Amino acid sequence: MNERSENWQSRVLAVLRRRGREPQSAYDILAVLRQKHPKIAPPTVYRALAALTESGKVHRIESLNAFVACQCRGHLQASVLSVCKACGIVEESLAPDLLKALTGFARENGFAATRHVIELHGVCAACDTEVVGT
Amino acid sequence: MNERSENWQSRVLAVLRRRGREPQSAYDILAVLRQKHPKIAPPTVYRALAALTESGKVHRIESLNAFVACQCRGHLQASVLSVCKACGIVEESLAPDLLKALTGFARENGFAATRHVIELHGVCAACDTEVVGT
DNA sequence: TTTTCTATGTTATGTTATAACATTACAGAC
DNA sequence: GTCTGTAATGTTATAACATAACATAGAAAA
Repeated sequence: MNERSENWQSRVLAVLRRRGREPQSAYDILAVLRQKHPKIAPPTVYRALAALTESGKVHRIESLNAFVACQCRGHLQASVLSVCKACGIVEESLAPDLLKALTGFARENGFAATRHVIELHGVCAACDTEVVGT
Repeated sequence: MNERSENWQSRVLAVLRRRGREPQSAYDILAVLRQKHPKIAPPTVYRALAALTESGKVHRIESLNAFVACQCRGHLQASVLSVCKACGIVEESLAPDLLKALTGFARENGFAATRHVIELHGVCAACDTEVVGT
């Protein structure tokens, strides 16, 4: 018996959505899925993640080797991912102007960009006020 | 006997400089160093890389899990790293205005950025003309 | 001299990711 | 119906990347 009829993409997406903005590694997801599907192997998860990333429903955070569900249910435009080093949460924001500026900047050097990785590490609003309030 | 008097940072840096703008993984570097120092282990390389990255002499490319020597011999400002998917070469460019804009943008959402990861994937000038010329 | 500090050595293992090939389910041709 | 092509998934194994934890050695401070 195999789980052919199951849709791994939607299962993986569901796991990520449940976790909200807290990034999950592929193996975190694997562990969750194994509760119900003990035999699932890494490639299955990676394949689902690749497809979801491709379609913009999930973002990969390169500097964490982890994944978050897109907060706005999927878009193909690159977003700015802000990682709070206090709480670990990832904030996703669209900045089309910045993106354009960045692409244009590269273009000046003759570089034709097709994929943008923009990740910030710092402290989010919530954690910042917490510290200030202390 | 150990290599106490040797400076691993400078050895690692030398390897990266020899490779120019072609990114090297930590294990690539390890392999090179092992030609002369067969007993060197991964932590040694990673420690050197951490220090070099810290001081801006080397940049880590998060989306490749690889490293390049800084083309301008070290700076602490974040740079834009453009990765050519045809030839693999990484172009490094400083864009203080963009950096400021990005930081300001995040600031509007209450996010205080302390580290910037900006990586572009695409085709460099050289490879682009090659294709066009073909 | 003894202590203390830091870089490095060493071992082992943890974590992330993919290659390579087998199998299955389904669609369409015949 | 069964054959055949295909794309998704299963399965095994391993590659590739990274660090924890503790040992040791040498330099500098006390």
